[in-house]
Amino acid sequence: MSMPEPPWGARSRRPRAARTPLSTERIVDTALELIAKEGYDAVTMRRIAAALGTGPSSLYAHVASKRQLDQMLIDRIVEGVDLPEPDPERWEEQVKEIGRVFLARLQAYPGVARAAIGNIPLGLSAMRASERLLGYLRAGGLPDRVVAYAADLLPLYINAVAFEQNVRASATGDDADPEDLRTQLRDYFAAFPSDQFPNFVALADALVAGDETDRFEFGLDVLVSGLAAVAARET
Amino acid sequence: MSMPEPPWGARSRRPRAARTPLSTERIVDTALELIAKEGYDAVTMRRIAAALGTGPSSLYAHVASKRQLDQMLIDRIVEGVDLPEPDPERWEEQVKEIGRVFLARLQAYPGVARAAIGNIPLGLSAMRASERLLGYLRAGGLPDRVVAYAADLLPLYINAVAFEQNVRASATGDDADPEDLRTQLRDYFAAFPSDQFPNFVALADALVAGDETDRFEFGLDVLVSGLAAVAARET
DNA sequence: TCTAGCATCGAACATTGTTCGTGTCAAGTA
DNA sequence: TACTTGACACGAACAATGTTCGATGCTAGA
Repeated sequence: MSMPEPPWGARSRRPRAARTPLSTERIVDTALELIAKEGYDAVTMRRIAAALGTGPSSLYAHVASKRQLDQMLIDRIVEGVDLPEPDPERWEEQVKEIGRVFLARLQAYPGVARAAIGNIPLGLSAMRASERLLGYLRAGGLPDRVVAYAADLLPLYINAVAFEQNVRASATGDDADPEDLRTQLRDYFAAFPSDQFPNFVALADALVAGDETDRFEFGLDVLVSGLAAVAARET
Repeated sequence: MSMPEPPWGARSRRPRAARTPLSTERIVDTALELIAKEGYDAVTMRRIAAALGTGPSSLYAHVASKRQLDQMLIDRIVEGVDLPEPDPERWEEQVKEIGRVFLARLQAYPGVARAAIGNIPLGLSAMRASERLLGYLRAGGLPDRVVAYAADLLPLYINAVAFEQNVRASATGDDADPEDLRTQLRDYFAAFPSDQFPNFVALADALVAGDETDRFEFGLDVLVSGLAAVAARET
């Protein structure tokens, strides 16, 4: 319980808050800070506004909606990555490397991946990154059709991995020991009736082996190798 | 505007509503009906309850939370798929086929994919499907490590595609002509300054070619070919 | 100094998931 | 048959979300 603010008191309090004027930039910055510190779910319009010392309605003068804000967050996240020139000799490694860079960015701001999935990124920074990806793929001598589809497929994979990692992390909570979960899951699999689930039982160990990075690298490897194979078959 | 129900009338009306008692089954059924008809976003606890002729609180006697309900939806969706015995000669086609089957199921209930991503499916139906997938991959002679990682990678891809398609569909609205969007996007790409974005300009046509099915099939092809290549390299 | 424009803000609205205490019905028992 | 018991169902309410509306105050120009 708290007394309502007396009107004459509120009068004198107001000017202090918004000394530096609001702007889209400042809103995006604050949102990203909050995401990095407390995760995406903690980032509500009220929370952003509070961090800026104002109320939620003030944000809507600079941002149309939360969806639009999400889009701006995505574009800001990929801003400033500088990617090397395409090198035809190393296209496979370069494709993998761009994947690693973007996953790292998405991991730094957990939850943004959810907004990234499914939205074709048309912001300037994102387009520059896509342009580079196209460059790497073309340098590899892949046919146009393969390049075009791959430019869709690779970001989809990266976003999905980031999203999955985020969901899994917030579902298990921060208190769980990953090693415990692993043995727990392996025992769960191994305990299945082996007449109905022979493969689960036989592979129980392999299924829980490897950490997130291993699995991500495996996926990158499969994708790049697959692109090479499909391209070779197509020409 | 509607008058509030008079209490004496409500008394006699009540028994009619819950003639057949509530149950987890009925809740899941109703939720899936609603999703198929109006999409995932329309499915709120209140909406489900209303469709069952009761209030939202009644659901919580049978369902712990909405998250848990989502999990049950996923398991129900994959229920009843019967998948053929593994055939070593056709493992690649069988892996692709299981992917198509699951994508179709996820498409029939738009929005459920979002709940499926990131959650290891431990329900009975889902486990049976995973067991089959493991069977196909082992029949292909892939090493255990590859089989185990692939069993993670393939569902991730399928869920991601379903999720992406869903987001894209609900973002553009149902009124948009996909052909219009395509030419619009192509012109957008083609209009970029070709000194900074040479690849976008050169590939503008290829980038917007192909429908959802083409792209999904391409991804399947890349993944399966990649698995074969990685496996061949590993042994 | 006065005025006009505009960013800002407090309060409110409609929805969401979820909880609490009460009411109601049906089966089991003396 | 009368009574108790226990589980289920329900209405109302709570906290939190994104978003909108008018009025309020500051600041720049005449």
